[in-house]
Amino acid sequence: MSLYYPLEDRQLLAVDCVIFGFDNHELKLLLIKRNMEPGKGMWSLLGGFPKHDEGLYQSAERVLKQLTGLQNVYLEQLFAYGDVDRDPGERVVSVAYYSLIKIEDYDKDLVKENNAHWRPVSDIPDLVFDHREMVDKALRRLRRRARIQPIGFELLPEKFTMPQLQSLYEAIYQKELDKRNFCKKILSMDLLDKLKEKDKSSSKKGAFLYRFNPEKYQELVSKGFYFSVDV
Amino acid sequence: MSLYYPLEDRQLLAVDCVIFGFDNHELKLLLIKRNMEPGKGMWSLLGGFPKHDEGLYQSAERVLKQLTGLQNVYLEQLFAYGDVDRDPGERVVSVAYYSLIKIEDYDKDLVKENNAHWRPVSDIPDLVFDHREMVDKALRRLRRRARIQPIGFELLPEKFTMPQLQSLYEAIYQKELDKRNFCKKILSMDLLDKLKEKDKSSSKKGAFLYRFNPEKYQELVSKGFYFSVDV
DNA sequence: AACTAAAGTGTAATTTTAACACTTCAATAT
DNA sequence: ATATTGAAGTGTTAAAATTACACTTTAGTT
Repeated sequence: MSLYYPLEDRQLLAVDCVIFGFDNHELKLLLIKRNMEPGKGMWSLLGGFPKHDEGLYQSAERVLKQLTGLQNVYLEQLFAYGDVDRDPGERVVSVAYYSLIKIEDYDKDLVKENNAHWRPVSDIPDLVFDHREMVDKALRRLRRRARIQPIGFELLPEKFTMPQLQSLYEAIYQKELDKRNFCKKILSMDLLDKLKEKDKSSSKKGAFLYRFNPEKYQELVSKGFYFSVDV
Repeated sequence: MSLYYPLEDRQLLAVDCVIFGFDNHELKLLLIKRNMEPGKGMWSLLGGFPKHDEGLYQSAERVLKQLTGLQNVYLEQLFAYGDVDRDPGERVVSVAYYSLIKIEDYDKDLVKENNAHWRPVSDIPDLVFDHREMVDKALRRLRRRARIQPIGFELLPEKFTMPQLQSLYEAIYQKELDKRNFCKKILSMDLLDKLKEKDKSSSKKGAFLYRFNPEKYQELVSKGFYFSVDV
């Protein structure tokens, strides 16, 4: 097996997944109640063990699919957690990923099977091991990224209204925004297609639906454009 | 051994270290010529294998110390590289770190022993495996960080002049900066102590020396201050 | 027909950023 | 001693970006 390298100790490797969703009011996390030791009965992120013939990213994709049924969603590596005592069971290095999903798309049955629940980020229960650290880092990362990259759209349905988008940013940054300035800024980037349809689920008047246009974004980026939202 | 977890395959784990220095003109990388297979004779980052009772960060610290003799320097995790075929020898997951060091401080003997050399980032030789990817990511990260966190000072001597600091930023961003605007911006943050001494190594007139004041920075941060340099 | 509640829209003040050129200083050469 | 040289140091003005702020429109409900 060790063709080239010295016979160092092999390590137990894991991936853990911080899954964000947005329900039009608050940012939520998909957490599971552990049904195995160590930490049985405690809240936890969903994790798994990368197989020997599986890349880290693929492994995180598999874990995410196992819990949500979703594939091809936003998934980014967060950090590798490698403290010796981070897992009381035994030494495990865990590579954490975070994912942004459209909260209406996930597979309810899978989530139920896995004993998982959506919890608001404003009220996160105690988590096993260093999972709280992972969540906090994921939140900081999301906050840093969302102002400079168009990743917020990953948390919204394909079609969304301007008030929805604003409310997402307000949820991410825990801050009220001025709708005139927000709208002006977003539209000035010319990344959204305004649709003819309206969404009337939250007002009599109805709000126009928009759709993020990734092609436009790519084109602008190639010309040196930087996405930015003021929060 | 596997008290709690299923008997998954243990994985071979490594750390690799991207080491940056600045010689008052350009940004440099400390690279080694590999003296072992695979990739013998090729340029490479310095790496190592985390011991079973050693955290990832500690492992990176050890590797860094092994090559430079330095401890307690800026060292940050970059990314965990986990593609199955990234190392042709065998499957190895490598956690890359990057470090910013004061280029005059490193241990010349150790560097010679390790067959390492400083190479300008503008002219990086072919590197083994995915080390070029690591370097590129480290550069992007450095560029992102250096404008919003006072990490540039890690690359300069304790005492430095304003032209030196400017030249560092010009090297990082490959862009000429206006010295009036640069100086104004830096000094407006009130993070530097201006010393009475001058450095005369690069002009007859001599330039005043400054020192970064971490306490002032911490104090400002706690009041909601954000470091920023325009580039 | 009046009411309601959310959507939608523009302007002015302030702050930040960007552009730009001459003076000072001290060592060296004449 | 005087002139020369080359880098250090310093302020102002124009442009752009950000922030603050309030009323009108719409369509369903009463």
